[in-house]
Amino acid sequence: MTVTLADVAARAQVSPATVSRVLNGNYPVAASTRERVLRAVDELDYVLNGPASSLAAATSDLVGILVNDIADPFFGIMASAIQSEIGGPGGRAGGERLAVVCNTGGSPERELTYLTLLQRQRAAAVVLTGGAIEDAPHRAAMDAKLRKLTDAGTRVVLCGRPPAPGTGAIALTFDNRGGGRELTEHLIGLGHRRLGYVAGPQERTTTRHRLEGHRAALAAHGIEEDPRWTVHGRYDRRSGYEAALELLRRDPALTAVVAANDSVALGACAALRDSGRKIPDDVSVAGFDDLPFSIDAVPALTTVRLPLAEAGARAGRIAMGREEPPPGGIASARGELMVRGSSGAPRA
Amino acid sequence: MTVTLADVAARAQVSPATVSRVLNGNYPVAASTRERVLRAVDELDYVLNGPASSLAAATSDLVGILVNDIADPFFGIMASAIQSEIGGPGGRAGGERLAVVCNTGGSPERELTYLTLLQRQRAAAVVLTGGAIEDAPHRAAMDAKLRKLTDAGTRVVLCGRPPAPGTGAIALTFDNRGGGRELTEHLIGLGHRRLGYVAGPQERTTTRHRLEGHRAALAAHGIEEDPRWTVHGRYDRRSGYEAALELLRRDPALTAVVAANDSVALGACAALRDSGRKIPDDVSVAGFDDLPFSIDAVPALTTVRLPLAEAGARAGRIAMGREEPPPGGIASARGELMVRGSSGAPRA
DNA sequence: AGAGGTGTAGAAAGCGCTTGCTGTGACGTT
DNA sequence: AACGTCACAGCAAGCGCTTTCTACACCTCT
Repeated sequence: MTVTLADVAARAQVSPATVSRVLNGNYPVAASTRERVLRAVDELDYVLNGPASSLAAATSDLVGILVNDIADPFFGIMASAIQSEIGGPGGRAGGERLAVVCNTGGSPERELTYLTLLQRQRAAAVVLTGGAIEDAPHRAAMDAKLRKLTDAGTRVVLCGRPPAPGTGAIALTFDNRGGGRELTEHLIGLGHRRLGYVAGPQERTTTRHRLEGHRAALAAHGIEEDPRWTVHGRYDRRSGYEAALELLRRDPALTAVVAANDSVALGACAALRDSGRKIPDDVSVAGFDDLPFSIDAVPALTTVRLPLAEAGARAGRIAMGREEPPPGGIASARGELMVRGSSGAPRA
Repeated sequence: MTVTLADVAARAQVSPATVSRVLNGNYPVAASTRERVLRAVDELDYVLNGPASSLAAATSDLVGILVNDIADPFFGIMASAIQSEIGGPGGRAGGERLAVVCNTGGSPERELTYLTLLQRQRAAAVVLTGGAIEDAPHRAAMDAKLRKLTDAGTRVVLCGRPPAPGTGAIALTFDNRGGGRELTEHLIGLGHRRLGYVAGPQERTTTRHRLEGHRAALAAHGIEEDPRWTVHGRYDRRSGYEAALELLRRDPALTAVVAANDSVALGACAALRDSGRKIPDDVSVAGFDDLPFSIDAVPALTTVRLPLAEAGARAGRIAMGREEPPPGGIASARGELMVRGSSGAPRA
């Protein structure tokens, strides 16, 4: 039925061991023999049995990439960068590794289950991207799992995610707090004093950090925050639209709306426009991430650019052991404030 | 070192066979025994060895999803929909399958290599998304590979990709030609007679089909096409920007620009704005796909909506054998013209 | 010419799991 | 009382590969 190593060996008149060695190329094989084997492989159209190979060698070439939402370019960009460094077929890395991205959809259970599945497959490395979930039991479960993975020799890298001390995972985080603060300070600097904030889902680290930065900026400038000025929602456009409307309902005098990310900001812009406000004349808007489409909004979105691709690439290299992990296993990347047309001085 | 089935068996005072059966749950095991085994599994923190299991059972729970560009929401949305039906952990499907997305980056070699890798892993199913590459040798190689996969019992589904006759693959295609034609007819209906076209990469089926639709519309209305009106580029914003500029250079009198997809269209809009043209007063612009951000452009983009999520979900179900393939193994989904602010009558 | 390399190939022992087949008591049947 | 019948558990044979150890030429020195 299916062609096995033994078949190839028979055809090439050598032992299975030799065929295996030719295929793995880590043992001297005479050129003539190699050629004969290769020909047999070709003629029989042999395809290595992955599971058998992984079992015998006790290793696998799988590398897992966990993302919260694969339809969101935020993750897509990171995943793409990671994968290009992992090698994948044709990547710059030599060995052919199967880089696979797993979509958790932001669900804690799925996150855990995917990790188990990768553990089952004896994955060579795992990269977790984006914000973590703040629930304590879940976090403990995750940490335990990560610990087990690293103990088993799987390299674990957190990309754009806070460190997980004691798990052995390398963390490349983004300074969401700093970025959030800088962004809001920019708005305050323009003269805004009544700023609404459309936050992401409650239980995410990213959400919390960005919000903390925002509040730190307010506090630093002696602006007392009104609880009505914060609305939580999802990280999507729709949610931004609704939240902005809600914000306006609560306080029609807001002069600026800061959003949890760019998609949310665009939704907020739409809501503002639909309610007859001009951006930035009536209300300024700011996003976060600087995804490619943000510059095409009209006016273009003021936002914080995160080095998504750079961090992803680095995470990929570290996962492959081709780059030294940062000292202490933790590195933090700063965001860069991108001031564009969506923010301006409030109306006098 | 690592805990094996045998360890669990020893601890639970049963044979390895019994443990395996408890874990796979497809053979009668007394409740008391089962419980004992489960407890042992828990206590020892046992994790099944995936490769060993796949080898022995000669099956695997891997499902591959190939995408051209994971950073592009076009693929992200489809992948997300596919994956949610595949199950992945916690998905609606019962069995836990590892749905993995592989990013080919549009490279023919990578595409092939990923397929080989999936073949090695004895993947349960493979879903290929998006346009195919038109190069004849590559196509032959792909078809041969797909044939081998289906022969080996792997279910192969093409999602948003033209059929591959004789390979045994199920195809869920998009009517790019029809959509392209409808879009251009809309523009012609508004009175446009000089229409530029920013096409995608030459060798893609998607590119060709959309362009054919465009040309069919022109021909149907007796508009003779000027070769200067078509520029090829990549499927990204940047490319759209440059191409639009080039188009304008070649013929400053164009009154409409049709783009290969929404990202390209947004780039074109930016170019038009930067060159001092108003949309749609001076030039109308149209995109394709209706990705979420298209509605946020100002003016909102006229485009063709493709049922990305629906097709993905269906592809996922078919891949899992939970839905009957369409008759003949081929189904085509139509796009829906979305008329928005970016298209209007040309200036008198 | 014999000792010691060196380069290459094979034999065989697993890797950890699944599963067909074979017990083996407990129970129901005639 | 003797005999199927069940429900459940174990034995053991692989699944297809990797890798250690061994074997054998064939050289190269001395």
